[in-house]
Amino acid sequence: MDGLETRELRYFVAVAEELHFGRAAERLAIAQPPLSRAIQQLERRLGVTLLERDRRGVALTPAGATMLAEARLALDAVDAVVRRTRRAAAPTPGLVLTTKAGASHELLKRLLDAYAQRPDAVDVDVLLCEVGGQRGLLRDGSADVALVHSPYDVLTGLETATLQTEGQVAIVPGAHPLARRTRLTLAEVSDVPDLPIARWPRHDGTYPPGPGPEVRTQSQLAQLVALGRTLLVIPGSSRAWQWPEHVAVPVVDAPEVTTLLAWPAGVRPAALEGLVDTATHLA
Amino acid sequence: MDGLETRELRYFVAVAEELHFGRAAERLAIAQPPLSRAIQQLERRLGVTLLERDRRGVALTPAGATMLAEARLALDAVDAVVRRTRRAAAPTPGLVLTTKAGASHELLKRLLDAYAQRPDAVDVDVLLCEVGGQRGLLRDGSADVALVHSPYDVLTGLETATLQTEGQVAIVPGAHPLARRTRLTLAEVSDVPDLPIARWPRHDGTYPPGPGPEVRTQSQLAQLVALGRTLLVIPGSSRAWQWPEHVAVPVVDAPEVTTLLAWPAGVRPAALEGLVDTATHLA
DNA sequence: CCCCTTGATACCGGTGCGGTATCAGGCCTG
DNA sequence: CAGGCCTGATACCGCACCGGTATCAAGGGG
Repeated sequence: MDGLETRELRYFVAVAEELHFGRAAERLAIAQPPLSRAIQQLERRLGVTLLERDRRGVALTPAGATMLAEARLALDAVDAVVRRTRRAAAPTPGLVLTTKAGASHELLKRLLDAYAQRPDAVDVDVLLCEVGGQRGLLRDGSADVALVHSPYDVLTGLETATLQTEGQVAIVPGAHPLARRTRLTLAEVSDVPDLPIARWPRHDGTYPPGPGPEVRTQSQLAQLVALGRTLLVIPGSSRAWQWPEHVAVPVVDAPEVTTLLAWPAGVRPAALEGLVDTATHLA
Repeated sequence: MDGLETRELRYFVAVAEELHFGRAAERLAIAQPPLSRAIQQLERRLGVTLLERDRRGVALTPAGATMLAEARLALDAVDAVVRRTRRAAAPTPGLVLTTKAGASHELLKRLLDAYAQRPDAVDVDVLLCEVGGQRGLLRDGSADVALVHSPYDVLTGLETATLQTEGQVAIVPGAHPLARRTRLTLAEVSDVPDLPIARWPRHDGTYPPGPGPEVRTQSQLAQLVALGRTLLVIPGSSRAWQWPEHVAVPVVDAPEVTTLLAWPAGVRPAALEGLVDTATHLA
């Protein structure tokens, strides 16, 4: 009765994302007719209409939208089986730690150095990723553990160990009037006409409204900051963001930022215990 | 190159659990030779030895043990796709709440009554389960939300909303000397020769050592308590455990027990918001 | 020593997946 | 209004692969 195959899930996800059988089939490198048939079989087996075949296109039903979200999770879980099993089979299993490019290197270096002193230490590969990409890498088994920042990163579903908590600073061009201040408030930095705060895409890919430039990657943002075109509020320890021609001014009422080690709830590699233990005992 | 099918995962889990190709094949309702071949193909595709075929039996390699744990999670995720999709397609989607049999009915009733008053309320089915069974039901999509007790239940990977916090009481036969006490300590109840505390199985199915009787279900325990053969420390509100011929004595230094609403991190049904909202605003 | 039990190998047949060819309906365009 | 063409659905076919039966190879025990 039940027992879907991952092939069916992959096919459905392709159609649900493309909302077009032809393009989905192309993406899957199969012909369109077998794909149509497979989706029909899937709907028949579930007893659920997943797609509304309107003239000129395909739309998701509410059940289809649920299935899309769940299917993505399940496919990630299947990928994780392969990745984690392969990793566990390596001669020296090691750990993969992922972090945003541009996060505080010093803290990470201190953690890794301290961990390397342990007798049970294993190799730790560091995998840099885009902003917010850590969750996905943990979920599909590409990484074992991540360095994340609360409240910037979403922590749901992850177990965590706190590394440090710190205030935030505003990064201002040295020539700007604000650079002479010794302290700032969020209200002051949120409304600087000639230095609007950059806007990041939301989860659905759209941008919130506002005057600031739209950015998608750390390097885009770095360029704008270096050009003196935008204002940045970041944890005080993010030295990678601080150039000689800029000034870091504490923002006294910005929320504290906590740097944490995070890993998926559930099964965890044995070697992770040592790293977490090191993290919790880091001065 | 990669892209496992759930069939392969099911086959591997069967063999890894039975540690015997013949029995695993029987469980899967197929013959033994295709199963041997499928596992060999799996190992070849992964490039990993999962099983050590010793004469007289099969043993898991470390990579195989990792794969078993990950495969169970992945298969649960695939089951969850089916269950949640079917549930989302129902005419009136509703919610499934799971709780241990014997937990405080009153609180749950108050919660459900308050929720039913909301204009956006949907039907809530209550699914009773064994001790600790809530996690599995949430993971494989059989339930949307669970009533759990911290620190009794493991909460990793779940999002939660606190319902209430309370002290614990010891349930003692009325004729027992301890029944005349107005308060007790953990030290006092942990070593009562004629009323040893019952032992629950650990996650691997074995029992911790100790003098108390071994129990596996709530009803076994209930019988022992009713017979006056064991002593019980439970949250004060668990009225289902309190008979006229027993006395509830507060245990002053027992850890506080928090009753929480818990649901899997990740996608959640729209209707869940209302229930969580009701829970957080419950007096 | 023989037999039984273990998992692996050999071979064969049927199911079902994926391919090509084609159809059915709606929208544009000329 | 007719003809393209775009959509997804249907028809049919071949082959890969899954699963079945029969058998083998290797130990361990009575």
